[in-house]
Amino acid sequence: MSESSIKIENVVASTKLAEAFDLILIESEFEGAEYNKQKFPGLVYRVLDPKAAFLVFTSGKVVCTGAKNVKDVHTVIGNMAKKLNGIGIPTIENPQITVQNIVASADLHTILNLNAIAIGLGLENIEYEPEQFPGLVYRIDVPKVVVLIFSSGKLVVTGGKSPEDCERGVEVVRQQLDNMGLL
Amino acid sequence: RLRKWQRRIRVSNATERNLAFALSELDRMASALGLPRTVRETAAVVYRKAVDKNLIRGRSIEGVAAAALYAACRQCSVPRTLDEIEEVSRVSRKEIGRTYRFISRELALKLMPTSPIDYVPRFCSGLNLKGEVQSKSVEILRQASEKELTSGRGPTGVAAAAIYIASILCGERRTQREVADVAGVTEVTIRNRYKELAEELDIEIIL
DNA sequence: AAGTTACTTTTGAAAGC
DNA sequence: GCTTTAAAAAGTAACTT
Repeated sequence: MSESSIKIENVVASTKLAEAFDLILIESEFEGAEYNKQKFPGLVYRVLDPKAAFLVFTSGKVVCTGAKNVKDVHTVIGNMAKKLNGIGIPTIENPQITVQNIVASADLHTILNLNAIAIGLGLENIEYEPEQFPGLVYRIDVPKVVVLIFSSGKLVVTGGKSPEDCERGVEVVRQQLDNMGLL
Repeated sequence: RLRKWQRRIRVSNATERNLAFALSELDRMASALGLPRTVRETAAVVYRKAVDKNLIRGRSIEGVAAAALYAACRQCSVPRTLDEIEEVSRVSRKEIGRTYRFISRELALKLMPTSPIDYVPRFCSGLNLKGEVQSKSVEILRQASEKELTSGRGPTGVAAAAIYIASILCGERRTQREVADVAGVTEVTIRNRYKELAEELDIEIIL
């Protein structure tokens, strides 16, 4: 029934690949790596395998952003570890990878009246400031996600730790709007 | 403890000094914008509530004062845009907006977004447009709302477009430039909005 | 001095300006 | 291009207890 048809747009994950990293060494060995300590404490490295961007820190911790799904996150981090090994930097064997955030989009395929939705969902539960941003911001407790609702019926879900969180978030919105007769 | 006593006096002095500064800031900004006393008093109430809830932490007094004034204008149905508040304040529009959303949430102000209709009287008088044009503008805005042409759009842009159309329909034409200036939007925005309104509401505009 | 808050960077979608 | 949402990482800054 609810083939939520959400599209995952971005997955952010963190992990620890070593006890410490020499970012200056990595910057000189990795093509395209950017490292400006005074600008940001992390080294920025982009890959195109599955597309992703890394933030590498001296502590050995790594942040991976831009992956299109959870599987790619593991693939791309595995590749990263191999590349580090390739330039003589050892890495932790089975790194614990934590998905920190998933951004997804969805479409309700209906034009929406955001003023009516604001009242229906309760002004205390939403943020809608068309002077500042065209989307209505709806924070859901379970699952703990934030949904941006647009008058076009398009949605953006973020804050979820799993694709299921995002899907459930969309369903909560669809259900509530339907119950209020706003769909 | 004499020490504790002195500390309390010191803290109390700082609190009072900060409150006095905030209230003078509110007065200064309200005067610059020519806002009535009721709005200033409403802003002062909002600011005091923010202080009582310790919402000033991590924020500047000027920022909270500007946000309180912005909120008060909306509560009193005489909205000023963030750009107008920014002009008389010492903080950026971005900070005012962010602070407004924060105190609005924490104080549960529960304000609906500004209605384009609330801008009509002020914008029309700024353009020397008579009551007939105002009425026509409001009529257009009501229809626009019913046809879902206002969701997600900036209230000032929609109001400006409605006034632009109404001024033409009433034979009191104002140029896009004139309307754009009093509404604080660009001519491009007026053009985009009025074309959409005219088309969807079947209004013939003869230039 | 410790704690809070916010900002720096990266990623992606939405739609208006 | 900007605006909004979330999240981690390590660092700086400006505050308050």
